[in-house]
Amino acid sequence: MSEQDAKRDPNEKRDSKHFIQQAIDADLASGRFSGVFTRFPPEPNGYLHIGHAKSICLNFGLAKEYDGKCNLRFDDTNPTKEETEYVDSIMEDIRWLGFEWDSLHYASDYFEQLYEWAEKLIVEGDAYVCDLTAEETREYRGTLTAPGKNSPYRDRTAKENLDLFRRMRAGEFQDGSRSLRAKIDMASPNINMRDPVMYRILRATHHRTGDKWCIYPTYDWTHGQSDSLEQITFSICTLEFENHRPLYDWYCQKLGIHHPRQIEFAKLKLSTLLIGKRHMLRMVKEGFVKGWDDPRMPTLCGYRRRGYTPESIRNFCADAGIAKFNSTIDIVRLENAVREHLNAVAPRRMAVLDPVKLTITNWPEGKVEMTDAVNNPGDPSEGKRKVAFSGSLLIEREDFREEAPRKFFRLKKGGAVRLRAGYIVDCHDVVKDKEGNVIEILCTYDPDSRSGSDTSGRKVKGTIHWVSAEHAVEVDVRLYDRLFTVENPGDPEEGKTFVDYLNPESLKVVTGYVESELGKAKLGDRVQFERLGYFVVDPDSTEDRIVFNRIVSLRDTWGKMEAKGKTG
RNA sequence: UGUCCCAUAGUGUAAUUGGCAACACGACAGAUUCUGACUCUGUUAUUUUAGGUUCAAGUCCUAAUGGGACAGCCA
Repeated sequence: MSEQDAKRDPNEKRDSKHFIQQAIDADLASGRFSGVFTRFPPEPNGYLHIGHAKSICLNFGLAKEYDGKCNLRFDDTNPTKEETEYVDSIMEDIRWLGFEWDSLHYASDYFEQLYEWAEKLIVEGDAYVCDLTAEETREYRGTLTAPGKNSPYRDRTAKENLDLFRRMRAGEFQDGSRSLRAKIDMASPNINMRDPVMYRILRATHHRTGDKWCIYPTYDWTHGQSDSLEQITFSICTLEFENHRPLYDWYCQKLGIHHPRQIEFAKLKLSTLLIGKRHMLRMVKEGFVKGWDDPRMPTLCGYRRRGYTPESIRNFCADAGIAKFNSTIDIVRLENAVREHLNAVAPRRMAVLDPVKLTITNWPEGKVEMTDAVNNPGDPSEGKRKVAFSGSLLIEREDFREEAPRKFFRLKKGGAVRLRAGYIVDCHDVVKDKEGNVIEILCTYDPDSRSGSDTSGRKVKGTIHWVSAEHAVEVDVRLYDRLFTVENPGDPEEGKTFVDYLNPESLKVVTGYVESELGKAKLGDRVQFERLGYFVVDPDSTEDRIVFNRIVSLRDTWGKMEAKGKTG
C-alpha cells in the first residue's frame, strides 16, 4: 500500500484544470466576476443527445464545483421550429442525467425587454430598419474575401427608424419585407459584424407567446442579452460561436448592461455516431430505428432505454475532457464507461441465449439441487443466491465443440468443463439430428466437484454458464449493436450516404432462457448475464414475458483471438 | 484571395504556467481467475515543420504546413 502511494505521489496533480476553469480562476482572482453563474441554453427543437450531455455536465458541473448557479434557459426565438413537446423531454433528460437547474427561463420571456433595448439602439443610432429582402441582404453582405456594401437604408434617421420599427411590431408589413439591423461595419472581415439582423418579420405562432409577436429577435440579439438579464457570468458555448463573440460583446457594450464572458469549447464528436439533427430525424422518419428513444439512438432517451446509467455518461464526459481541439472520441470509451459502472453495480445472473441441451447421464432421476451463486464477485456484500441445478441443462451452443483448437477452454467431446456455481462435467458423447447438428450433449458430473465445496481437487481450464431446462424462464432478448459499421458515417464516400453504412445486425431478437431468479426482474433492472454482457428490462415487457435489452457486451478476448486465428 | 481558432503516443486529455513529457482508453505481451469478465504487470513519443528568444522551449515570438469555423431574416 505504501508502495502504491509512493508511486502515485508524483502524479498527484489530479487537480489539473482545463482552460475554462483556468479562465474562471483568472476572472475570479482579478475581480472581473465574483462568482460562477452558468446556463444550459438548448433550443427546444429536438431531443437531447450525447453531445448535449457534455455541455450539460460542463455547465452544471462548473456551477457545482465553484459553488455557483446554473440556469436552464430555452432559446426559443424561432417559433417555426420549436415545440413544447421538446421542452418537456429536455427537462426530463437533464434530470435523468442527475442535474437540477437553479431557475428555469425562456428567451421568449425577454421579448419585451429585448424590444425596448432595440429601440434604445435605434435612438442612439446603432440600429436601423432595412427594407432589403433576404436575398438582397445576402448580396450586400459581400463574401468571405470581399467586403460588403452599405444598405441604401442604412442612413435613415432615428425618428424614421423608430417609426418603422414600431410599425413592424404592429404588423403593418409583410413577412420578410423588412428587418432591424445593427449598424456596425459592412467592411468588417468578420461577417457577423456586417450589420447583422436583429429582428425579422415572421408571422408564426410561438409555443409560449402565441400570436403576440410578428417580429422575432435573432439568436445573436437574444442570447447575450438573456445571459445578461440572468446575471450569467460565464456563457459557455461551442466553437462555432467563436466568430460571434465580437458581436456578443458589442451588444453588451452598446447597451451598457452586465457583460458575461463567452467562452467556447469543442463539441463532442464520437466515432460511429451520427448526432446531427437532420441525420437523426431521417433515421426516425424513415424507420431505420423505432423512434427517438430507440436503444440504438445517440439520444439521451435512447441511452436511457438502452440501459446506460447517468453515472456512466457523466464519467465519460469527464473522461473526455474539455478543449478547443475538434477531436473524435472513440466510441469504445463510452462503452467502457458503461461497463466500468455496471461491473460495479450490476448483479450477476445466468442466461442462455443460443441453447443446446446438456444431459447429465449419471444425475439421479428427477433430482434438483439448489446451489449457491455469487451475486457479484467484486463485492462480497452483494451476497449469494440459490440456483436450481438438475440433470437437464441448457448451455450456450458456442460453448461446445466436437473438435476444438488447443486454446478452446470450453466444453469439447472427451473434455471437461466447470459449470459455474455447479459441478464439473465430462462430455462423453453427443446426439445429432439428420443434418449432423449437435442437438444434445451427454455428460457425467463429478459429485465431488460442487462449487463452494469442491473436494475433487480437479482443475479445469474453463467455466461456462448454464440454466436448468425445466426451471429456466423464457424471455425476449434484444441484442443491440452499433447502428453504423464505419468510424464516420457522416462522411460517406462518393455516391453513398450514411444509410449505406447502417449495420444490418444492429438489432437481433432472440428467445433467451434465464435463471428463475430473473422471472422477478422489474422494469429498469440492470444485470450482468454472466459471460455475455449487461442487460436491462425494457418497457415493452409484459406481465408474462420480460424483454431484455443488451446494454453492452462484456469484453470478448476469445472472440478477438478467434477473429485473428490465434486459437492455437 | 479575408477573419478567427486549433495542432502533444493509435485515440482523448495533462504537464506545478519557461525546468526530467504524464494519465486514461485501445493495441500488443504476460500474470491471475469457478465469468476468456474484473484485477495486476510490462511495451507503445525526435511534442507538425523551419527559424528565433533563453543557461533552459511542448510552453514565448515569427513564418510555413495541416485541420476547423464563418457569406440564414437558423441556433
